[in-house]
Amino acid sequence: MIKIAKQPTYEIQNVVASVTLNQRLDLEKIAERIPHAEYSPEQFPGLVLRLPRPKTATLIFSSGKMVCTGAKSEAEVQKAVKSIIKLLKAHGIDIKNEPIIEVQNIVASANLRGTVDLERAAFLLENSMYEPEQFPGLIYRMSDPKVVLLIFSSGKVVCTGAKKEEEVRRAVDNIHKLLKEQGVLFEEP
Amino acid sequence: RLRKWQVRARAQNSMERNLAQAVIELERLGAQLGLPKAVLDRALEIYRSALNSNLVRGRSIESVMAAAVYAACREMRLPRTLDEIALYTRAGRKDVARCYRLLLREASIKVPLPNAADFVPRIGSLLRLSGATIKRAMEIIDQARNAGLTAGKDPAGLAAAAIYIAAIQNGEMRTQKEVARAAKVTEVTVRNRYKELVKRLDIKLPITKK
DNA sequence: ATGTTACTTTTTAAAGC
DNA sequence: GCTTTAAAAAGTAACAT
Repeated sequence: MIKIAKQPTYEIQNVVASVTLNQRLDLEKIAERIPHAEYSPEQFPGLVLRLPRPKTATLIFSSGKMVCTGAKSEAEVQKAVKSIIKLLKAHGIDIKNEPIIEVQNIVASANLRGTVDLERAAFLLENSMYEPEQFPGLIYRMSDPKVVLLIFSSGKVVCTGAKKEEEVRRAVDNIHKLLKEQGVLFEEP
Repeated sequence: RLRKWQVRARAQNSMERNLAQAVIELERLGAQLGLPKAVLDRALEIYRSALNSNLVRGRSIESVMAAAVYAACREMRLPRTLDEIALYTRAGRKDVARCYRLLLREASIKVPLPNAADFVPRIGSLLRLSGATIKRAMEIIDQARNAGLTAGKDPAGLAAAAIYIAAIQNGEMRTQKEVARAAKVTEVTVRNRYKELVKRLDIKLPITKK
């Protein structure tokens, strides 16, 4: 029988990107013209615009910079930003420059397909923190790629801090290899 | 050269003033939590190292000292939760927790993993349970750990469930509500842990239905 | 006793306090 | 440092039914 090594699986859950329009924006005017826009300057300087598809929330600042959150991929970020700009234009807000989009953070969930001995992992892994009194997952700070992983005894993992999908893939492969090497991952698919 | 001496003297004075205030804070916390002197001494040592590492700058003396006290309790395996300590602090649990993580990372304080068994004696005495029941609860916790049922769970909740089961088995039954209150967790947590332990450890309970 | 909602942890940008 | 936004993980909590 051929042994097929069970590779960990992962799924991107959230992509956060910063957007630069290079022009000032009148948030008051946007808030007046777009009814579902949320704007409370005393609470937060950004105006919040939520899109149903792709399901995202974008923070818009008077400097013309924005932060788009909630997208499941870089392509969704692009779609969301295009939609936002189209929406603004449709309400009479002039946008002249092309948006400069930069992915700032990618959050992914992964499955190592096995159970993890968190207690032993906490002792063996140097940059880890495990405080079950506070949070059920072990927090592991990986240096390459520079991401933070939340590891649960179920073998489920959350990877955050990556700027490219490639980093997520490497981080998940690295932690899978590392936990196996340390003998704290018990694979059982 | 005089300038250098002045700077050093000023730094020394501010550190002494900070430490004096910290000791007052430590005594207050120690009295309210009823902590033994050994723990307070250790907490002061931890606070001193944090001060020497400039970790107190920009943070309240109160929060850092509360974090030092929590770290000392953990080191000496005293069953004090972070919430319990934060209760007597003006800063919230969140702030104390942040200072605690800072101590672990920047002051290289090493703290043993929390053990549910450490909570058993205190909860047991609050419920006035016998030594045999306390011993039985610790056995249950040991079995649970060996069966891999403790990962990620709140040690206080596990201790509460083990005590609940041990008390029933030794004919000293306490209600889930009483155990939950003594362990400072909710009834739901005691119930969830208890159900899991009974099921996964094949624990036989005397006919205690209803 | 169960169900719902909500909070704990982590990451990241934005402008201003 | 804080404020706001999204998202996952598993555990605990608060309040409703």
